[in-house]
Order: sequence, then structure tokens, then C-alpha cells
Amino acid sequence: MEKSPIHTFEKYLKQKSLKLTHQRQAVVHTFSTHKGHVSAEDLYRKVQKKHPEIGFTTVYRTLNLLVEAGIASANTFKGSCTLFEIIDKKEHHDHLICIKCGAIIEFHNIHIEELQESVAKDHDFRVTEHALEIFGVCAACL
Amino acid sequence: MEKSPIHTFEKYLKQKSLKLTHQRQAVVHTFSTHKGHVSAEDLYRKVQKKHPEIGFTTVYRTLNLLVEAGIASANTFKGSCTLFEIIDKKEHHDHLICIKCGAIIEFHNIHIEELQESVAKDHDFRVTEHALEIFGVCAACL
DNA sequence: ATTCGTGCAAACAGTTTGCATAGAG
DNA sequence: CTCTATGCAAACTGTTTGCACGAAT
Repeated sequence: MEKSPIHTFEKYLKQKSLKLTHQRQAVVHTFSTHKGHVSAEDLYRKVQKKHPEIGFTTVYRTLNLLVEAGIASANTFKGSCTLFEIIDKKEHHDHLICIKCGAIIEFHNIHIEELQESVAKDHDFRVTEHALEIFGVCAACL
Repeated sequence: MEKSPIHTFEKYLKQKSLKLTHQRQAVVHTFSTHKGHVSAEDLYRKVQKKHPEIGFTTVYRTLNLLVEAGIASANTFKGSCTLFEIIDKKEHHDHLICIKCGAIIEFHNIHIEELQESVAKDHDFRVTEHALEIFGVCAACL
């Protein structure tokens, strides 16, 4: 049985004696219903549609909180653009990024992961994280 | 026979009827003697040691010019930090990045490249570029 | 009550641009 | 001479912080 991001977040807040405010609830809710990647800015706009009183700073800080809590991951793409997404219990994935329409296609390839591990081992390197981004033109834009 | 970056740059400038200034020469020279990655900021400081009159803007614009000319590549790493490096005629390489000391270890693995191509093909995606960054702790920092 | 969160505005870092002057072709 | 490059300063973008007020525990 999976706990929802909201549930996990509530537990995290309690454990850290942080407070569960309606703003945080709104941000996490909007964030968790969003499929794929969002920037702080975009999420802010999305949250505002329902809750115009919530400020950007709050969205921003809540996203960081979610990353700390291990609920979200932050990924810095080219061009100093940080996108957040819910960390799924499912496998890590990498990205195909269309340079024309900006579409981000996720994929996962266990062989690539294994090769990465072996490369790291060759350099006595202990991997904590990795990011593979393949840029190009997607089928729709060809 | 290999042309030096400086030579290639001169040809590019001529072809585009752009001007070869002493500033550009200095920037390209300093850049081409630097092994590995540099930020615009760092290169600027390095250039300044010999040529204190050269401004950051010039270094910045020259780097962009070098990227346009296909002499350098710009790589945006995590944290909105753009690093430049000379494009070698030798194979593309990827990066192991130490999260403790910041060391960047380059590697190249043909099998990973091939797998990337095959993943792209599965998604009808035409690859133009890719970036693989593996984060972790290097041997020296373990 | 206390402590943490919020929202504003302002600081910040990295990047990019406008403009008058200097210099290459 | 003409046209591009330079260097300064200032705009801009995305991110981060300080602070007084407000709300959750």
C-alpha cells in the first residue's frame, strides 16, 4: 500500500515539528496532481488559480521542503531552469528533451544504469545520483 | 594535421567578416591552454592576470562566439553554473562529478552511447546532443 | 503563549544588453 | 572611412533572504 505524497509530507512535518498550514497543503496537493516536471514559477501560477493569496516564496520554500523530505526531486536542466517532480517509488528515470517543443520524455534503461555503475567503479567513485539528458528532436517535431 | 583552436577561430572570424582583436586573441589563447572546464567568470580572472584591461563582457561574448564557431562547448551543470571547454576532435565524453571536492572526471563509454542511441530510436527521437552526469564521491574524498 | 510560517520587498548571482567610444579591416 | 568590438553600467532572470505580522500547535 502506497502512502500519498501528502500523507508522507504530513508525517515529515510532524517529525520535524513543523507546521501543516493550508498553504503547504495547497502547494503539495497541486504539485502531487501535476504529472511530470514543474518549475517553481509554473507551480506558483497553478496554485494561484485556486489560492490567489499564496505567494511565490511559499511555493518555493515548500518545494524545497518537499525535496528535503525526499518527496520531490529537483533537477537543474540546461539554462538555469530547475524543475521539480514527485519522486516515484518506481525506478529512477532519465530524460529525452526536445529542443524544439521542450517536451520531456522519460525513459529508463537498466543497462545504461549498470554501465554507469561500472564506469564509476573503474574510477573508484561512489555514485550518489546521476542525470542523463539526451537532447534532440522528438517524433512530433521531426 | 590538426588546426589549433586559434587558427580555427581566425578562419571563422574571417568567414563571418568579424574582427580579430587582441582581446579575442588573448581570450582564445588563455582558454585553449586551459585543460578541462572553465566558467566565464574563472576564465575572465585568468585572462585578467595578463590583460587587466579586458572586461568580463568581452570574455563572455568571446566564449559564446567560440561556441557558435563550434570550437567550444557550453555545459550547464547543476546550480546554474555554465562551464565551457574546448571541443576536442576526440570522442564526446561525460562527467563524474565529486560532490565533495567538485572534481570533474571525464570518461567515455561507447556502450552507453550506443544504448542512448537505441533508447532514442525507440522513441523516434533524433539526438543532437547528450549530457550524462554522475554525481558522487571521488576516490580522493572517500 | 510560543514558535514557526507567510508574504512582501529587497538582496543576490549569473547572465545579457544598450550605448558611446575605440579599433580592425 | 566604415563597421564591428569593447567596456562600462545597467537591465534582467531566477533564486534566496530579512523582517514584521499572522497562524498553528
